[in-house]
Amino acid sequence: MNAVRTQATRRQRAPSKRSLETRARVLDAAEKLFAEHGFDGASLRDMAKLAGVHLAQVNFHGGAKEELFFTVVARRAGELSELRMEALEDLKSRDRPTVRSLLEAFIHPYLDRAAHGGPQWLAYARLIAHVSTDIRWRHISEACFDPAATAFAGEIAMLYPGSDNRKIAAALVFSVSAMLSLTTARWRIDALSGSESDDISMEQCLVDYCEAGIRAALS
Amino acid sequence: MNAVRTQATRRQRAPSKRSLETRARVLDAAEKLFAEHGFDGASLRDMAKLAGVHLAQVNFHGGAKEELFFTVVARRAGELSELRMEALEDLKSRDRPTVRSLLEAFIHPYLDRAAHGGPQWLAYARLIAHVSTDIRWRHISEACFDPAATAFAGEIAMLYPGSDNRKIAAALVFSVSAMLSLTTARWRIDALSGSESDDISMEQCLVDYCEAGIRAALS
DNA sequence: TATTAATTTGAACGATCGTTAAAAATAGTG
DNA sequence: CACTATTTTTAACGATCGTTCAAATTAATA
Repeated sequence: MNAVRTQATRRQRAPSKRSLETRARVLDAAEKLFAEHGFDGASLRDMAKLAGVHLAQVNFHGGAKEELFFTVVARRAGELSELRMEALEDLKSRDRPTVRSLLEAFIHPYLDRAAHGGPQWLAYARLIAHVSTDIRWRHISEACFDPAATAFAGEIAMLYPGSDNRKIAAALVFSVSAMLSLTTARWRIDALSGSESDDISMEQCLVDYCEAGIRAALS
Repeated sequence: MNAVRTQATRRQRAPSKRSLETRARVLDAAEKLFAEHGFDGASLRDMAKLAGVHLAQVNFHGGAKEELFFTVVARRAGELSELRMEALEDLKSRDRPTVRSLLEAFIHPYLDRAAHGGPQWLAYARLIAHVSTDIRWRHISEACFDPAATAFAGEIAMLYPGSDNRKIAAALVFSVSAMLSLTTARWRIDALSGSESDDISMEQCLVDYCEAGIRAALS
């Protein structure tokens, strides 16, 4: 019997505690290696070794490699999306959103988890960058990240009525790319400046940058 | 005898015309497949097939896979860097550079080649995105792209004396990421806006965005 | 506790990978 | 033309890849 159950075969017994643990370990290992080496560069055997399980367990709990990749991305996407939407509802309940407050609601959950959410969240942050860059994972982006992005785009559109939808989408994608670069190209910033940067001032700098960029692109 | 000549063995005869042609075909094929599938996802056998040569020719003309990757990236990097530096010298000879004119000098050669330089340049544009994103190719970035980036960072620093080097570097990396997203995440912009965008207005939008972002980050 | 679904183990499959080596063919040079 | 450096062809190496399957083990449930 396969744990992934691509068919509509219902399970007749609850999964054992040990099974859930090994499944979590497999997904954690996959998350780390997919993030570090990309889809093609990460091998199922290395995942099994890192998780401390046998090779066949990776297929058993994750299905085929592409299924496993989707599962890993989707696992935390829900939580991240909820954090963003909560922050959005929060600021909408207080007063009228601004470009800056919208940006903070979108960016902070991501960068905060990447910086202080532990190594798994940092790995996941890098993983998102892979998904957002590669057109091969377009369907994953559409399923996991576009809903929240569309919501924020709608809020921005309300602040700039009559503005071009394409410009809004472009400015948002530019901002997301800049945000992702903080987890994938931080080494480049440090190399170009010749010194090390700290997380807080970089997030501040990013929001300053994106806020002004969006306002300029839409006016 | 190996064409790559990692040793200091001098060649005693000029390379034949046919040899130069096959070498170019191999590099073109490698460029295309590295750009589409990344380093790990592209196979030497597919390159040989696409180039219409035998497998061993890929190794003969390109050396080991990592050497081939570097060769492919470096081949056009010189030309791109020259275009950028020429544009920079050009505008410095006319009048005092502005953030906007500096951005245009940096961005236009890239986007113009990507849009109108033929399929090979479009592939190369995507390839640069891989290199800039993956820390694995840090040495290639440093060798091929950082010199020009450093020059532009210096020009920006002259416009904002006393500003934090780390902020300049960050704002520049953000801008590069946004620029690269136009070739790697164009599908995402179209998907979010629900319509197709044209190159010219997107470049305009990008420069508007980056200019305001840089000014805001440094003030 | 007895039953059996769920999970783990162990082994192997075929395919593809990057790389290498030795012939065969080509073409530059005296 | 004769010589030989260069390039092309052909074949194979060992390693690793994703995937599958049957037997052995574990543990949820009646």
